[in-house]
Amino acid sequence: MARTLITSALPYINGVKHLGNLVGSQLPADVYARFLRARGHEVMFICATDEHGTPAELAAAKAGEPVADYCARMWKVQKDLADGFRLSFDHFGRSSSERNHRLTQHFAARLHEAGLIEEVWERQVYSIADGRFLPDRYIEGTCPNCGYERARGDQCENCTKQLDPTDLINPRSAISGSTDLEVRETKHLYLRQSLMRDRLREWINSKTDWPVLTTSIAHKWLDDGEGLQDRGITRDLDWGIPVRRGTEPWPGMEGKVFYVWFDAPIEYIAATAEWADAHGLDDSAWERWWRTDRGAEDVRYVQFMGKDNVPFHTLSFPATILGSGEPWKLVDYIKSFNYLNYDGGKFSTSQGRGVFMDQALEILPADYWRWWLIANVPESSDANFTWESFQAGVNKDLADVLGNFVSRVTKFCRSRFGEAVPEAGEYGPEEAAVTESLAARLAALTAQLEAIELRKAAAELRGIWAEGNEYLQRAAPWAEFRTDPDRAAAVIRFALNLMRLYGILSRPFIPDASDTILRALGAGDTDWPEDVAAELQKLRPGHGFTTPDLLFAKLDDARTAELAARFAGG
RNA sequence: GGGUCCGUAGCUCAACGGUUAGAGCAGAGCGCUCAUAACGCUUUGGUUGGGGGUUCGAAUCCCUCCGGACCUACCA
Repeated sequence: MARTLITSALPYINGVKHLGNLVGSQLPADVYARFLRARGHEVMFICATDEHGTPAELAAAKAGEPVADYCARMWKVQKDLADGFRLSFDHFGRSSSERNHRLTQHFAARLHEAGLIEEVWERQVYSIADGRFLPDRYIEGTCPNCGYERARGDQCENCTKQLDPTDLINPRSAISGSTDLEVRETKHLYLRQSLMRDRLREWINSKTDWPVLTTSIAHKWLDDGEGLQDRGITRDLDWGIPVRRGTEPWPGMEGKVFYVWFDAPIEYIAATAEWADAHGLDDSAWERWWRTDRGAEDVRYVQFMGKDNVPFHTLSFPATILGSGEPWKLVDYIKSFNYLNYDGGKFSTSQGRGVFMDQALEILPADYWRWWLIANVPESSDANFTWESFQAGVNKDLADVLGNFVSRVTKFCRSRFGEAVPEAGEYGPEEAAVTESLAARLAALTAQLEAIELRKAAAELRGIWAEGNEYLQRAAPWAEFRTDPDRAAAVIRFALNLMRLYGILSRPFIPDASDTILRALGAGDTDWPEDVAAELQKLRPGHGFTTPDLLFAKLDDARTAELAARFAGG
């Protein structure tokens, strides 16, 4: 049995994520995971919250909570929202877990033993009022190039010039506004990625099937300027994974923690260990997914992420894995996404612009969002959410095409034959033609899902739904019923079987509606079909069903306009 | 500044260098009456951003210009 390990980029702990975050990794990963499970693959689908770093500390302070409490609370919020969207993670972990502490410290020790860690004294801006070192972007001041007064220490938003914090005129803390800053010496660990440049390049070059978006970013980092740069992997923060060499102290690094971008990807592994712990399994249960010396050599590992995450997943994390000298699983395929915009602009947390996951579920159930988001997933370029587009997608695709098909078939059957699959009549040429057409469409859908071409897959699925309505129009059971009831019975038997097929094929996209359909039909088998002809015989004559309520409600114009106004922000 | 991607019908998007550039939505007409005023059929709509080049053949490859988006290593 094929085995696939799937990880979604980790959502940062700092607040509820918006639809752009959802569609950029977690949701497409879920569709893929559900598809592979239906095909009979053994799947391990992992996600977690990314909890460390300055923004988490600041968000906790703003909320007036200890950072550990804040993260625990926000993890629960994000977990509940993930459940609400039916994200079928095998485990939703936390990068602050004990498992991740141990593994991160273990990797650091291995890298140190391999000579890939360098201790570097550097000078960083310290804010006395805030009692912390300030990351570059948390220092504000006047841009020396254009005079913009709110330039950040890493870059001026106004003239887009890259800056060094010491370039700023009248620097101040972006956190407190304090100008009581000083430059202090502090020692940090650097991962000597530059030593692994050739190994990384060789590895990237072997990935000929990766999207250009992915490999071009990797090559840019490998070869731009002086080539791949070493990278600091520690920070002067309180909240994080203490710097240790495995279980031993790291002399001179007391009070420091690992940088989130070092520990976050390791959480993919640690979360799988957390999964094993949660199920009372021993280490071999998770190691068979991650250790090629312990059973993972036949695992295919697929990562999902937004394009901003690509450098870390193509270079830093692989450098950690390769540098450890241990047989950990490297990623086999990276599926990266562009951004989803909101009505022509960016989603904005600070401006309350766009739709956030909690708000979305208050408006409509998960399936509505899942469908539109996957049908419009930003695969080849940035995509744009508008309420008009969302309304059209929901009303036409879900309500009119799929929902109405289910409704007309079940209601016609109930009124003419009762709530059981009609027994009379035989399938004829009309049914044979539809079966043949659907076999081709199923092959296309399957291929697109295997290739993780989700936009095309959604369009194909919609075509499969529409075929049911086309068939009914041609077969016209309502007309046949008057002259040849047996023929009408055969048509409805076929249509009910189509409905069952739709329930199975739609399952990765709209799992709740799929459940409703299959439960109404008393059909429990959700295996991805191979043989359409056989599949359309599965509901046998006499098999009882119940007529479901409306599968999808429509979004009317007034409601759409109201929502658009409510979420305009500003 | 450097890099990547994109520009195709009113809108959102397709199209291994190879028939007449296709779908969905929107628009128009017709049909059906089982169904959520739903469904089906037909149909209007294109100088593929502009210009030049390579080729028997270009939306696709090259050059250039215009326009848009993103990345650029201490936000994550």
